[in-house]
Amino acid sequence: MRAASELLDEGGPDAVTLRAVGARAGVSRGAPYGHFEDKQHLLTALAVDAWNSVADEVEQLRADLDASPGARLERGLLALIRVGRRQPHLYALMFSTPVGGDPVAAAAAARVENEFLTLVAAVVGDTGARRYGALLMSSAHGIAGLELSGHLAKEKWTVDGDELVRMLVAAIRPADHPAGS
Amino acid sequence: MRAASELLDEGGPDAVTLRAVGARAGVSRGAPYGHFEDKQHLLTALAVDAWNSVADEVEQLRADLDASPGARLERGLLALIRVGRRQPHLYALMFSTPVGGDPVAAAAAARVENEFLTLVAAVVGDTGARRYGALLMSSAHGIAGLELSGHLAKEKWTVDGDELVRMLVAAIRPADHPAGS
DNA sequence: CAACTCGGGTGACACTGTCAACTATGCTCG
DNA sequence: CGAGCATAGTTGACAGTGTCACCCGAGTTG
Repeated sequence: MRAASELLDEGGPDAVTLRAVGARAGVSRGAPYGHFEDKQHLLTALAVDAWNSVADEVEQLRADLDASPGARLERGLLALIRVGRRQPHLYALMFSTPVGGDPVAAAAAARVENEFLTLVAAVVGDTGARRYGALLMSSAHGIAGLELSGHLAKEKWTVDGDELVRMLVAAIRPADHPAGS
Repeated sequence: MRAASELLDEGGPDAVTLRAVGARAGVSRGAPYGHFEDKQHLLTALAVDAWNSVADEVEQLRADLDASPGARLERGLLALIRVGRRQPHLYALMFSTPVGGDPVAAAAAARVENEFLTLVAAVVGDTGARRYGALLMSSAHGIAGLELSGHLAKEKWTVDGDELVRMLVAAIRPADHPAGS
């Protein structure tokens, strides 16, 4: 399975063929069917690992009380975006797998969401945490997506992903936001 | 090519097989090679159409001076998101085609970006338009993406995509006259 | 009528995911 | 020790896939 993950990062989704996975693991192409019901299930397993990895990272970051809540939130969002930068195909896989399908995948994704929620709550308080959490996750996901599809050229927008994250966190910070709508 | 677009909406990306495209058009599966160099090029043509369609919509919307600048911006963002809702696979195609590859695809995408820029400039002024434009497009794209991957459940976040867009536009609006309508 | 173009059909090639049948390997228990 | 068994892996087949070289027939032009 790690074999598949490596292939994803190196050659793109098309490189994740059962023959290639098998070759990387030193077995034949039918071998994965002993461990995974389906190719889709194999890919889902990769996505679950990725979700859990992000959750671990954010969880660890949440415990670091040296940084301000705003800085922790900023770094948490960047942790997600960094997956998109370093392993674009794996990132695409995380969100291409429909979360309704596999409950274990849904649980892994929910871990990340909850971690983010506590990070956001530390900045805006409990009442608005969910609203702003949704906003921040959406925006971070959009930043990652636009970056990896090449639509976020700095020459065009005068900003890059990191600065957008800073703008977001600054806009959320409780100085000026009203108790809305 | 319209055949391929229909297939995309009906049966997902896996339904866009050259045989199915040919059958829908009344020809055999090799026929598209007379018109498209590649299957990828065929899909890119679909994406270009979609980009232009969104650009047309936003352009027309920009000319409607009955609505306030904020409302126009809101509707523009929703126009993009609506593609994700109504034709999820087509939407995925728009952003899966790397924009660097085909210059005509890049031009179509740039049309949308520029339309959005003028919409944003009407709200925040020319100086910050690019910064906030990037932020809004990223967020809208993220909202669409999270919606179509099922990660934006209202029970979880207490908000849906439409309300997130409202929050975004409200946050961007200049704070000079907060109660203004 | 001849030549030339050109969209489309045909058949082959290498490849894919999938699965049933079979084999080898090692573990456990009498 | 040997019999039984579970498990991982191989093999070969099947239906489809994108792709391409090759061929055909209808239209147009001279």
